[in-house]
Amino acid sequence: MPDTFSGGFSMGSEIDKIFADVPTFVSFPKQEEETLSYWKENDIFGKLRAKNIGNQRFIFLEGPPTANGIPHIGHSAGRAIKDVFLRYHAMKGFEVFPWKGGWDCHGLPVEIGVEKELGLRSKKQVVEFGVAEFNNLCRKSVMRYEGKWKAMSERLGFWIDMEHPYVTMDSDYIESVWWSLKTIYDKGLLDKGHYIVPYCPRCGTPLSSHEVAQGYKDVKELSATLKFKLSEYDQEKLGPDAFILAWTTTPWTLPGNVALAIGKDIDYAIVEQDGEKLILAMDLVEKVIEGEHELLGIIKGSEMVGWKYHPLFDFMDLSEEGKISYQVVEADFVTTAEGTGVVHTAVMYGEDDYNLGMKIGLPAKHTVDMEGKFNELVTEWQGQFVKKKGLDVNIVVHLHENNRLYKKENYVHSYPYCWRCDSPLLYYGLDSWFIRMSRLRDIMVANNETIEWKPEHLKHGRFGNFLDELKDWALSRNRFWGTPLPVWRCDCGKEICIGSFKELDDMAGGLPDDFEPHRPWVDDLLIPCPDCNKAMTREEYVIDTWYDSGSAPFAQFHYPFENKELFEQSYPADFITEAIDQTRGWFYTLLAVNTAVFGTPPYKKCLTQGLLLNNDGQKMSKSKGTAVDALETFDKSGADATRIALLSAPCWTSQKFSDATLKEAHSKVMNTLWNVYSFYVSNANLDGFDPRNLSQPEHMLDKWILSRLQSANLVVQQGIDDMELHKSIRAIFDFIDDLSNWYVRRSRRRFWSENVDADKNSAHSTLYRVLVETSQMMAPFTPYLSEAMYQNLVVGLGGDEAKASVHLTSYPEADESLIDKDLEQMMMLSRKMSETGRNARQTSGSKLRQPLSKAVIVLEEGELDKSLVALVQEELNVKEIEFSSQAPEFDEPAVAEGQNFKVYIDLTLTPELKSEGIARDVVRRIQSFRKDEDLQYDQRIRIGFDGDEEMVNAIQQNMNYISHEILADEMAIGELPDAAFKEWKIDGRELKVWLVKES
RNA sequence: GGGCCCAUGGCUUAGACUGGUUAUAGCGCCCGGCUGAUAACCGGGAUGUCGAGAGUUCAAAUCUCUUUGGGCCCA
Repeated sequence: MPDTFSGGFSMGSEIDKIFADVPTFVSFPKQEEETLSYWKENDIFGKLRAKNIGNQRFIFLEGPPTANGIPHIGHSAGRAIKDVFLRYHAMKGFEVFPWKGGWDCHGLPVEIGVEKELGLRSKKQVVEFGVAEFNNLCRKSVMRYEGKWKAMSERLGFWIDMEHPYVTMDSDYIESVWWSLKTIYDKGLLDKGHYIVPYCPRCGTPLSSHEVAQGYKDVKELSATLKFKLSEYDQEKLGPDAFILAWTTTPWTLPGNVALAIGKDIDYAIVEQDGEKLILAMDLVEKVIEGEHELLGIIKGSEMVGWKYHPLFDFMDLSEEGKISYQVVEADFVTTAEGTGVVHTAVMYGEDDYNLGMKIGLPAKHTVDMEGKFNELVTEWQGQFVKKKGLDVNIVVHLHENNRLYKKENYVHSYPYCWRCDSPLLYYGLDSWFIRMSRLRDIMVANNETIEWKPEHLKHGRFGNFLDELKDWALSRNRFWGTPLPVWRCDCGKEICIGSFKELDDMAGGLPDDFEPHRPWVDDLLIPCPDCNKAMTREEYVIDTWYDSGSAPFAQFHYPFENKELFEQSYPADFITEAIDQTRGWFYTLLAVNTAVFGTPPYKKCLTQGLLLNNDGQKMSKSKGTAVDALETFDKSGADATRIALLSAPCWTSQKFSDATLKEAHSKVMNTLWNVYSFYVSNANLDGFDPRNLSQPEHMLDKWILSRLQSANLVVQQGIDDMELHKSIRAIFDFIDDLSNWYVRRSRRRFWSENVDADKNSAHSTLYRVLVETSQMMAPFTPYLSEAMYQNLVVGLGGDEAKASVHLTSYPEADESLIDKDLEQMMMLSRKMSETGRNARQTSGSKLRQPLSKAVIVLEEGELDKSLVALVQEELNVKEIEFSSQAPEFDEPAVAEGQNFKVYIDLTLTPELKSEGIARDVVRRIQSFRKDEDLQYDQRIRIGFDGDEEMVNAIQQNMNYISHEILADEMAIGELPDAAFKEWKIDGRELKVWLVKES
């Protein structure tokens, strides 16, 4: 494969050529590397940004990835989509703003990575190791793969400022976050309470609902139906040995049991079995009770309220002075949907349980410590992790031995696990800071209404549903590496939320010069209590890292401390796009933070991307080795082809990234366009065509392809505006197909005609315009290919008009005066007629290379324009085409039917036609002979020939035609000295050819 | 258990909102053709109960309901 192309930026060695030579085959990856260097050396991105300053803005907000994970091709997909929108709007003259990247730096993933490296296994060990050093290591490790991200983005052709990104761990960023928290605090929306939260005992911290959502897994666990022995109850009705049945899937919560909740209107059955009386919901008797039993009666839930029972375990008793315990209580959340219609209540380990406990005064004691182990109250299993494998069995066995177990079963349900460290989560009662999002529900819903979602169903579907059931945001994390919660408290109850470093400086009586707002340094700052003058200490929490990224619209500008105007001009964002997993991630936190702070929605349009699957339809995962490496793909197939492959299906569906789509992008777009381009350049160079003097389109084909280009342009732009890039790509596909397989195919001879005439000029001018405009139209999609073409076709010519890069030009607007829909229709019809005619010839066994005398097209009304008729005539290789309303009377007709027409071809062969057919066979053989000999297109030759009589006669009769086609100066019968030689059998006839290059 | 999305030849898919000729196109397969721009291209062919069932209608891939399977999200 020749591979000498230098990116198209040099004029080539021969000075008289207008364009640099373009080889038919090119290594796109290599050429892209050269283009990339050109962009860098000439700071094209910088020039583009400078060009549009002051114009109307297109506000784009980049969702910050964490740089401590390795990027794969799925991440490239998102970036390719962003790049199309940004390059497009820049070409349209918008000032894309702020057009910079961002990094999400804080949070558990970083901490866990560092813990692993250090071999630390718990929070306690981190404290022993030292928080200062630990956080230093976090800071260092978080940007671990920044280089890989930059390399991937750059090679993809993603233009975004990655040298000045916003960084969520920067002090300025943190100060803005503090300001926003204080704003929310002052609105009374941020406060501390005791709540049941999903809690990771390994990480020692609660998780927010959107984090929990990431980690549900289906697991098979032990569920148990328990017998609670009644102590004070209606003895007359039930007699001795009476039990209430209750069911649980979490045996570890049983030591915390302090009440049984029933529904007051539910009917409960009294069942006798083996001499014991069992109580459970009437509706569930069939499902729960096994073996022989007798129904003794029915009792309303309300009659049972106040009954007392023995603690489940004899080694513990959680009763407390002044509190209700071990009693049957009434609750409205009890149903008979599953279990026994009686809910085992452990105050500290369930939201309903906790609320009920607070309402009626149940003892609220932990039986599990912060590391998820049973504490000293649970003597039997003290110190054991509650989700330890087998512990549930031990508990159940113990209950069985004490006649407290009715039955046990395996139960499959989904259970949440920590999305980062994979520990099972516990619902756990904890002091936590919350943002009262539930109070903002209405305004959140209203703000969502203003957002244009793609696909639309997310608005009222997945995202809207989430808002309808909006929960408070558990914001605090009992961790180390994060934005510290800026709240200081005093023993006397005084509480201060700090909203800026200056405020802290004032209150704490001075900050160190190199103030570092992270832990542990910020913890050292004490504030004298304004009420009692004691030292106030900071609440030792950091905040959910998702809050950081949700603050990006203002914190990236260090608002309101700096750039006030800049922020105000840049809010809300016109457009954001990320993958669907951000629905309850960044899309939510952006809306939540900004609604809480400003009351307004932070983005106008939101394009949601689906998952990218690998060739086998599997989710890409680095750890499982199912991820496709981005840089490898670019090296192999080129970034442009990859971009097209990634953009060619609707981006919100989960799509497979396969070699097949990549191959198609390469052969249908890249290669095809490249060859049209190469064809054009070689012909223009041969003819010395100067594109600085373009002529107007004369030929129908020229008018047609210009019309097609404008029509395609409209569709491409509409696709971008509608956030449906696959429709743009499809329009580009179709256009390139028309350009290559019809326009060039049918125009070839016009480019080869020997005289430089008006028609040839029209063809050259048209193809030149089309190629330049196509490179611009495609520039947001295939930035490299477009650049290579534009450099050679325009920049290489010099002159004032030329810009340094296709990306600095204005996006071509469709010239609707060039659109001729009738012509496009007629061209389509002529192609259909050609197809049908070929079909007719084929089914009759007539080779297309054999010229025939006449075809008749029977059409109900109208006929084709003359120049289009000529196209069909050439395609069908007939001497004449006639339009008629009736079928002709041919001796040997070939017939085929189109949609509303019929094509008849006369197959009668005259000796002249036959001889011409042989001549065409000869031309075809000699042309491929030339090709085999690697001759230049314009290399002239001499030919010697021989063969049987019919062959020699045919060649002599068509000598002019043949020698013209094959560029022969001389043709004679007989061998030539020092010649290349070939011979063929053509339909039983012999042909021998000697070929010599003219010097 | 709840919500949303999806199901069309061997594979990937268009069409569905707005019901109406023979259900789109690509990859692959078979036969044939064309070719001095193309790793292409063109013509023909085989492979479809449009996941299943019911309903609305003169007419359903399309609308409605039920159901099966898959994906994602929630609890």
